[in-house]
Amino acid sequence: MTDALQPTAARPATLEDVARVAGVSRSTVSRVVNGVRNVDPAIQETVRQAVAATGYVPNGAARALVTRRADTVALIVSGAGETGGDGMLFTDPFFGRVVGGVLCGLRPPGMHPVLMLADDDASRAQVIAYLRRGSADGALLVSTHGGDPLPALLAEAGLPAVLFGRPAAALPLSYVDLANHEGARLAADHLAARGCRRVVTVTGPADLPAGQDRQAGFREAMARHGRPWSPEAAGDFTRRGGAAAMTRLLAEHPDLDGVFAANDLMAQGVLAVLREHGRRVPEDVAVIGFDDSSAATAAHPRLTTVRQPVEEMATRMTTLLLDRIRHPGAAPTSVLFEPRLIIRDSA
Amino acid sequence: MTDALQPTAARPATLEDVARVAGVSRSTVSRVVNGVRNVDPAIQETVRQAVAATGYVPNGAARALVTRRADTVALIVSGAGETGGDGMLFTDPFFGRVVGGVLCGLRPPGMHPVLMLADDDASRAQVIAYLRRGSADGALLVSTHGGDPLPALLAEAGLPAVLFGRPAAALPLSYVDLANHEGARLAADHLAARGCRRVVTVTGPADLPAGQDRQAGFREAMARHGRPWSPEAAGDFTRRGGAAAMTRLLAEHPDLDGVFAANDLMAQGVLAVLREHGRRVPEDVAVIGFDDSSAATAAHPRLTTVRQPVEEMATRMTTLLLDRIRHPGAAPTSVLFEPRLIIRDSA
DNA sequence: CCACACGGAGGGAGCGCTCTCCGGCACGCC
DNA sequence: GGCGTGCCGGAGAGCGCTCCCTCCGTGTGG
Repeated sequence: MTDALQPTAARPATLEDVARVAGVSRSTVSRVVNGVRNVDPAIQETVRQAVAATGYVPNGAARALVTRRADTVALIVSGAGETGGDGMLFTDPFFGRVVGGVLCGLRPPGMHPVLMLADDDASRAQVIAYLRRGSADGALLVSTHGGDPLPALLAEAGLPAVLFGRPAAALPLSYVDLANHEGARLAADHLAARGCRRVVTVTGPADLPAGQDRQAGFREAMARHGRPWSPEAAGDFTRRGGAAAMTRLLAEHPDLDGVFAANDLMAQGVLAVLREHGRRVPEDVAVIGFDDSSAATAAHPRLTTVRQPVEEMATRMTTLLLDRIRHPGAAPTSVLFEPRLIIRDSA
Repeated sequence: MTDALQPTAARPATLEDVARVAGVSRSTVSRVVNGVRNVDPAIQETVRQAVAATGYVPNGAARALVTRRADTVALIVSGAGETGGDGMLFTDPFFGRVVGGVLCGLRPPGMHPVLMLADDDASRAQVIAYLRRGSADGALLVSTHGGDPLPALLAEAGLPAVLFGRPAAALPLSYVDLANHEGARLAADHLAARGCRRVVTVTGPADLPAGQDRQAGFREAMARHGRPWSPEAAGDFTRRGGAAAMTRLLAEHPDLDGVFAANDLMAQGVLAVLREHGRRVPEDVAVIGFDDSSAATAAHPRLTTVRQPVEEMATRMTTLLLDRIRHPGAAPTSVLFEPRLIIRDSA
């Protein structure tokens, strides 16, 4: 074996090496490797053997440099300020579902997501720089905060980006979202149909569009049932926040007979508080959650909830982004998914 | 403003552009941007202004090409075969914690993880190719299966890699792990101290070292307490698997008074089955989980469990990998973390 | 006063790849 | 039979950056 056939581990084989072994030019090897234009089948075979013999793998950086494509997208989880420990954040089953959906959408084109957290100005600047330097071709953004400045920064920099959830401010950015309004209506109608008369709501963060829409939709639907007003307490989409809100509501309205929680995690907290106070669910109090995450089936009783097809939405988000990367000029798109009521044991 | 000062969005500023604006050479700008060697402070200032004026951001691919560093690591979740929907996988709070810890460890050096799934030969080959082509400098691997061939592939290719959990087969690879044996002992001792006489175990996957070690450790500790044998049923680290195992155990051993589940998710399943059968926890049956994940506090009653400092372990995993990338010659290291028993309500 | 050393800036050679352009060859048509 | 027309392979010019080397200017010691 010659040196050309057996490159040292220190220096990986290059196109040139393969070309030398195959007795053709660099261009021809490139054409075979990338499958472009016609190459004589015999030569193709020779090249393939040379590739195998040298253990050639194209260098990503060199290719990226000339194609101006990183074949990577950024998956950004963005809040504003203290997350109080990153672990916490990713413990929410919601993110797991987003990741699963994104991976699924990125698999066909052979791309991969790089995970980034943007929770302060420094990390936001880092995210923007990462994209501008071409290390990722575009961004998938999940905001956990309404006041998040990142969507605006992304739009301003003209970077391809797709959001999970409508941005708080109008922005020329594509997004996927759930018809949250409609989802809340489903919950309200179900509670009304069960005959609940004293319903309370544990809302999401007030500045997050998803939270607002669920709250507004619920109010509106209740109004349609002749209840102009029902008590509300703000949660923060965590189990603990849901429990705290429920404790307050129960103290002020001990006669409540129905609860709508703006997500499943908070509904779990609600369930725990109700149990502590000796209320039976669903006999004494009916509880409806939102998301249909794994928390819904893990809860006891299993949660009746409004299903949000997160995986599907995340997958769609990636195809939207891929389109946008391919056609940078195109106008932003939005895709709205329809919620569905999943009836289990809690209401 | 000249064209040089106002590059079109189509063509981002390059070092050359900045150099022209600043009236210096490309080399000088590079030195200033990278902060190497002495550069005259006045020139430094001029260059900084030119960088700001042109909105220059160094091109990642070009830099990676010459430095042979991607400043990226792969975070690989690897199993063997059907995951039955990727969403499922990432719903396990364990992964969320790993991700949080990794992000935390990668933040100081300004690196980011790219997420990859390796669940069949094709995706495994893809992972190896990704690393060999230099798109990531090393790999962080979480195996969900003992028979996973990826660790061996990584070792064989001589790629920098660190595992979460001891590999099933001896391999020259660094890893972090928990003293699982010791953790299981903690659980056994606690159960014995409570006076449980008829204890059963819901084990993890038989081919995963973590599962084996917990099982072996538990057996050994029980033997020390004079119980040579206790019934076992195999689970798969999921809630559903835990419930199924518990159902079998309860049918065969209706008089059981203690359960050790090899992770919290399975313990949740155990709790649900116990509740369905009218057993009170901890009065009739004591239950101990493993991990101290978010599932432990979400469960009702809250789980007594063996804490595994996953975030800390994941962070350590990244520093181990970074070391390895910097010193490719160094021998593999392993770091073992000590478990702690967290006593809550279930035992 | 000159030789030498040293600090600091510029020049240039790549890193490994893609892609355009060009040349050569074989074939078909007039 | 000559010339146009494809088709396929090769040559070469970069992509934007780093880093080595050179070179120049200044300060110092002999």
